[in-house]
This record gives sequence, structure tokens and C-alpha cells, in this order.
Amino acid sequence: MTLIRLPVPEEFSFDLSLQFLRRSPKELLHRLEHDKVLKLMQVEGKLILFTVMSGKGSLNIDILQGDLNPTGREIVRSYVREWFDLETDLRPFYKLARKDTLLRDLVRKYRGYRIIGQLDLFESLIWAVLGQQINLSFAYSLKQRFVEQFGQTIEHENQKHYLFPSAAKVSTLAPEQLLLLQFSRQKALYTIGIAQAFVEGRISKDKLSGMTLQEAKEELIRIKGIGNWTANYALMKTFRYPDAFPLEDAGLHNAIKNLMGLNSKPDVNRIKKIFKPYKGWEAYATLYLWKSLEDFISSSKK
DNA sequence: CGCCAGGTTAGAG
DNA sequence: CTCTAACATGGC
Repeated sequence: MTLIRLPVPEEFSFDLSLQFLRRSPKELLHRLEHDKVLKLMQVEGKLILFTVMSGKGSLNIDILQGDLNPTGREIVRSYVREWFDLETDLRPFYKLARKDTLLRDLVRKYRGYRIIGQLDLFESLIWAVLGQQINLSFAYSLKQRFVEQFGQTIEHENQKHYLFPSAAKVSTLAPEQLLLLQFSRQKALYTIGIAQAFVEGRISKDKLSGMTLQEAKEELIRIKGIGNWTANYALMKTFRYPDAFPLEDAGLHNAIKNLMGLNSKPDVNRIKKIFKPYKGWEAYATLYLWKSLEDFISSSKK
């Protein structure tokens, strides 16, 4: 049994992180148990199953299955640190938000909420494509079938744990195999095309790392199926650019509409104006605006 | 003939 | 450069 401790910043909420990870019961890429999360990942070619739970001023990682040498342990440690966004100092953002009526209450209510990463670029792009133009619930259904059908699995204590399907595997699929899962033809072609772009080395996380936001965005948008929204989403969740955010996102528009009591969705110029004070922190402003959607749904149901 | 969803593309104007 | 139809189906 291997235990790794990871110190956490003051402005960090493990509960809010778990809440996010609990968002859909159809999620197969991690499993939630009481107050901890189990995740399967590939480390130096080996499958490693670990848990993350909260400790005193730390996150504690426990390796449940798989052998790790010191290098491997370090890979898992930095993976979790990045996954839970422990590197970011949120204080400058909170300082800005306290001056803004739109976000003031939200950052107080959800203090310590951070961007849960999607560190695998391939996964991030495919997930964004699946979510294009459909409701989240259906997007999760598509993802569930996709992962069940094409992802690698292991069994641990009678439960299955899944890896996201590899680009190599997906690149060999015929569109019809995805149509069976209720992908639209368009989504099926995008999915396979993106996988082929990875296999052929036209795109990779390494290749984009170190680029400026603008450069990386342009690289991503070259790939069919990836537009501005998807590129920004990936740059936000995978590369953690704090200033990347999907300006045209429908959820974001609804959040602003609700919070400001507008009759219709805000236009692009209004959104740009709203984000102006958050230069360099747009991703976090977006995160908290998305979070506000839950409040609105639950209050409108009452 | 119900409208909108965490959009993107190709093609027209 | 901007605008629009087509895409496919679930959720409310």
C-alpha cells in the first residue's frame, strides 16, 4: 500500500471538487465512493488504480492496484496536483471578483472551487465534440457507450474501471460503429478524424505545450470538428490557460442572463464587456458562472 | 410546427 | 466578412 500526500492551498475545496466529479452517474472514467474518488490511469505503460481523498491540509493518494517505481509515483503525484488544480493561486481572482456584483456572491458561496482538469488532450477534444449542440445528459450517454465499447478496463474488487479509448483504437473505427451508439454522422466523422490526427502526429499535447494561447488555438482549429468553442474548452481544461474560455457557450450565456435578470441572452459585445475586468482570469470567471447554473435550476424547481 | 441543447461546417450573399 | 441550413436526438 502506497500513500502519497499532497499539500493543498488554503482556497481549495475538496467537497466542491467531488461534487463536480459526481456530476453524472454515467461517468465511467472515475468512480466515486463516499468521500473519495477512484481513478484508473496509464503510467509508463502500466495500469494504475488509485484513490484520492481529503486529509489534513492535504490530498492523500492511495495506490490500489499496480506497481510504481519512484518515477511512476511522481507522475501520479503531479497528475493529481494538476487534475485538482492545486497550483493556482486564486487570491488575485477573488480580489477581482469581490469588486464585481455579478460574481461577488458566487465566489463567496463556492470559495475554493477550482477547475477540475481533463488532462488527456484526446479525451478532452472528443468530449467537447460529443457535447456540441446537445444537452449534457445525452452527451454523457454517448460518452458512456463510447468508453464501454472501446476503452480498456480492469477489474478491482468486483468493479470495472475504465480508460478512455485510445486514439490508436478509435482511428481504426468505421463511422457506422459510432452511429450504432447514436452518434450523429457528423460527430462520428469528427471523432475518427481527430483520432487519426493524433495517430499521424498532426496534433499532440506535447506539440501544443509551450505555445501561446493564440498559437495553440490556431493549431487546434485546423482539425475538422474543432471550432472556437471546442478549442477554448480544451485550452481551459487540458492546458489550463487561465485566460481561455468559450465566449459563445450557451451555458455561459444562460448564466449571465439569469444573474442579470435579462429577458434574452446577452450578445457578444455585452459578454466581452462583462469579462473585461477578469483579464487573465476568464477561465475562472467562466467556471463560477457555470456553477451558478445549478443554483438557478434548483431555485426554479421550487 | 416545439424549442433549445456546454457547436461546426460548408456554402451563399 | 457575416449569415444560414443541416446535422440528430434527448429533455423539459
